[in-house]
Amino acid sequence: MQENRTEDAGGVVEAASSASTTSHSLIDDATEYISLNFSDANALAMRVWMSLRRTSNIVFYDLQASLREHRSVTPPTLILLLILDMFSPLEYRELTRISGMNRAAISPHIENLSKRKLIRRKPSPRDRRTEIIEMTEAGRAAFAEAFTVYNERAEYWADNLTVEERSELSRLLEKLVSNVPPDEDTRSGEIEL
Amino acid sequence: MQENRTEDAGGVVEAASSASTTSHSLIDDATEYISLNFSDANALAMRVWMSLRRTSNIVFYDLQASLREHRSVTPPTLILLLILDMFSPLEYRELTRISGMNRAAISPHIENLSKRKLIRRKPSPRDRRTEIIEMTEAGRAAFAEAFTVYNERAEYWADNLTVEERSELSRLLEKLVSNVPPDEDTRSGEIEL
DNA sequence: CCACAAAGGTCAAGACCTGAACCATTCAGA
DNA sequence: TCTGAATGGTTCAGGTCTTGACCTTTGTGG
Repeated sequence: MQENRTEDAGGVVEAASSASTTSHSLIDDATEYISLNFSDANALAMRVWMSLRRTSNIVFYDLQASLREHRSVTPPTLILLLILDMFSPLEYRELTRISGMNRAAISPHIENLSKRKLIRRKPSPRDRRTEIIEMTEAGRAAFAEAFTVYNERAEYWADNLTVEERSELSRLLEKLVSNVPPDEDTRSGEIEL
Repeated sequence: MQENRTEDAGGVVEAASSASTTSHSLIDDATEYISLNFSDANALAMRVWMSLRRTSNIVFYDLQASLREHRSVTPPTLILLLILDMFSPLEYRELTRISGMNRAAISPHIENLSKRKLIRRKPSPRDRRTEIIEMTEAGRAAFAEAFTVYNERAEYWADNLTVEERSELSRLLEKLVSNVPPDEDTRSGEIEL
């Protein structure tokens, strides 16, 4: 259940109405604060959510920074390149569906990648409204290089968990959103990086 | 509204389509793709990260939407209000540290909340460079209302897990970033919503 | 064959965050 | 005491995403 680590020195809690506890982290404090002051609220649900947000943001900031040094690929384009690397000749609208990115958000990235010859755009023989996006060799190389850097940082963070814990974490995360219909308008994609 | 793309050159697409019996999700496919095509990569680390991103984004979008209807509080201000509700007379710089928000990002929100009388700003007697931020009664009421709505949606998602699973998920998430020093420049706060 | 609604991609406006520059205040060391 | 470095908050430029609009193309029913 709850681990008890007493080696903390945070201590900004003096103004909190529930001060003078052995403070482990501010998430602990916030969870306790919520359960005490908002009796109708679900404190454990908030704890899950606060942990999720905090972990996601910390790791994402770090991974993003790892890409910044290699200026060739930015985070939003990395996921597009992954999807294209998997499904290379792909219609534009499939790219938006799988990535979950807004089509208005995707548009400039496609334009940019096309200019840099990392992808190729071809008219679709089936529907003149849409386009077919294709990876170039340069695109595959750029993706492989950026992805390697990205993955190294992901591995650095994952090393904090055992292999069993990693699997369990993935399972729980995927179960948490298992009730999302596949094409729900969640502004969120099937794959994200 | 057609779902089949038989004329696509890439046969991989069918494996990702919802009609397939063996395919569970695109995260499964991507994990397998990575382990097959990037032998040096850590596929499980990427799976953890993809699950984390996807879950975080899906839930965040939904929680954000729940606030949109109540126009009084926006997501970025909600976390500031939570922190102030906990520690009410608080120095500006502590607010930035705990929330993890960039001080440049906080500044306009503080200005906005102050204009709407949800918080009060006072000069600090200790250091004329900083200010002391104080919650008003209107601020506490606005936070309580918005937080209730927010928490209801968080509980909706958490209901997909058993109570034991929620605790385990929080534990694993917090362990994943347990090696972050407390005041590291991670651009991420002690508490986040 | 011809409206007309629906869908695909682009554009414009608005919100938010980041990094860097700026100015005032504080603090440490000569 | 004085001077230069560090700190706290603000402002500005740059970048990304979202929503809503627009225009073109497609498909459907009269």
